[in-house]
Order: sequence, then C-alpha cells, then structure tokens
Amino acid sequence: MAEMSNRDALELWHDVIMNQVSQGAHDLSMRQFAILFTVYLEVGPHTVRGLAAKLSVTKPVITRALDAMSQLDLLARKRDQNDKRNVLVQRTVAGALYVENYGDLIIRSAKN
Amino acid sequence: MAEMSNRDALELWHDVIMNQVSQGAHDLSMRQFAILFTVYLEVGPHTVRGLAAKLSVTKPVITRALDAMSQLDLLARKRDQNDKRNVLVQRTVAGALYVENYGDLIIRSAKN
DNA sequence: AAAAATCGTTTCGCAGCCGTATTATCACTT
DNA sequence: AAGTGATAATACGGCTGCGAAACGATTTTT
Repeated sequence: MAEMSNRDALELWHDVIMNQVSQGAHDLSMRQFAILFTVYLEVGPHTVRGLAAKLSVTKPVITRALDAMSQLDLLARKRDQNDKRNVLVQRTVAGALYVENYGDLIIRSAKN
Repeated sequence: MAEMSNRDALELWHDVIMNQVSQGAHDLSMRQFAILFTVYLEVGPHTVRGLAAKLSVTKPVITRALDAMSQLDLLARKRDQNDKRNVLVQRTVAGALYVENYGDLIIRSAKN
C-alpha cells in the first residue's frame, strides 16, 4: 500500500461512509464496528473483559453490543468450559461474510 | 494510491476506528460523519435539503445533526440572503482542523 | 468450608437519535 | 393581493445506548 495524501485519505473515508449511510444498511455504531473488526482481525480468544480493556470502555458496553450484534448474527457468545465465568466471543458465517464485503467496499472506494 | 488487499483495507479501517473509540473523543454517528465530510470535501453551497437528498435521509436528520455539530463548533448555519428559506451549512476553523487531523490519522494507520 | 475476588449481566434514570406529522417563514404564481 | 409551493424547524412517541451501581454465578484464596 503506497502514497496517500491527506485529501486521498479523507476522500476514501468519505466514500466508504457515504456508501454505508446512503445504503441505509443496519448502521452499527463506531463501538460496534470496533468490536466486530477486533474479533475478526485479531487472534482470540476474545472475552467481554478483554474487549472492554482493549477499547477502553466499560463492560456493559460490550455486553449490550453483543446483544445487538448476536441478534444480527454477526457474532456469537459461548461459555468458556474451562472457566465458566468467561464468555468467549465467536465468529459466525454471516459475520465473516459481512466483514469481507466491507473490505471489498473499502477497496472499491480507494480505486476512484 | 496503490495495491491494497482485502486484509489491508480491513486493518486500515480497524486501526482508524480503534483510535477513534479508545480515544473516547466525542464519537459522532456515521450520519454525522457523512455530513461533516460532505461539507468539507465537496463543493458548496450545502443546504439542508441538498444534504438530505445526497445522504438519502430525511431533513430532520440533517437539522438535528446540525444542532449537535454546530454546538461542537464543527459546522455553522447561515441564512441564505438570496432566498431566506435556505440554510447554508458553512465550515468553521475548528471543523477544518478536525477534518484535517482525521486525514492524518488515516494516513498514520495506513503506514503500519 | 468460609470468605474474597472475578466475570458477565442486569437494573436504573437519563440523554440522544429516529421517523412521521405538523408548523412557521419565505418565495413564487396568477 | 391571495393562494400555492418550498424550506427548515419543531413536536411527539418510541427506541437504543450510556455510565454507575448492584447482582448472581463461578473461581480462587484463606
């Protein structure tokens, strides 16, 4: 990946967001996006506490985001059988597809 | 700007959002971002109706976003003196600085 | 076994944004 | 001048997310 001017960067960001907004798709919040991409791009296992620490937010924020996103089938919860206090945040097929499509959208925006 | 893999694109997006979220700055919604960048990147004049059409949202969405963002001094309203029904959305010094910093953040994220 | 610590969830009151419908101004048409 | 059209703002009820605090379940410590 090479040279990008300030203007290039902003226009890329703008294009992606415009696509997102005008499409009217389920618009996740910034925090929800952060959680989603963290789970799909970083190596696990991912716990509620771990995600909260990584994003510098409180745990209820993670819990609520998981409620919303698991209902959209973008993520799933699973009790850790080794330590039943923990919840492991897991990927889903639909979520993986969603994230991959998002990458394609960014690339398409960068091509202009 | 050159070759970008799907993974590159997603990691770029992830880094920028993570920075945004963990910084805990006033997190604008996607729609607010779309408005902000449209005003700063596209040629004006920008009206409420025009922005609503461009983003495919209703006018009250724009009005409320302008309420919030003008309070943050990221944008300003000005009555069009040629047609006093119109409101012209104008840039501010603080807003220009904010947008430019955002571009720098994207570039920094792309460097990794 | 009892006490303390850890983890995720839930509750509470509160603030923000949503879409629809209505309102107040202003411009245009006749 | 009166009526019609257009613009932005507001009112309304509803939904979602927020932070702080309290809670139940599980593990670890004493």
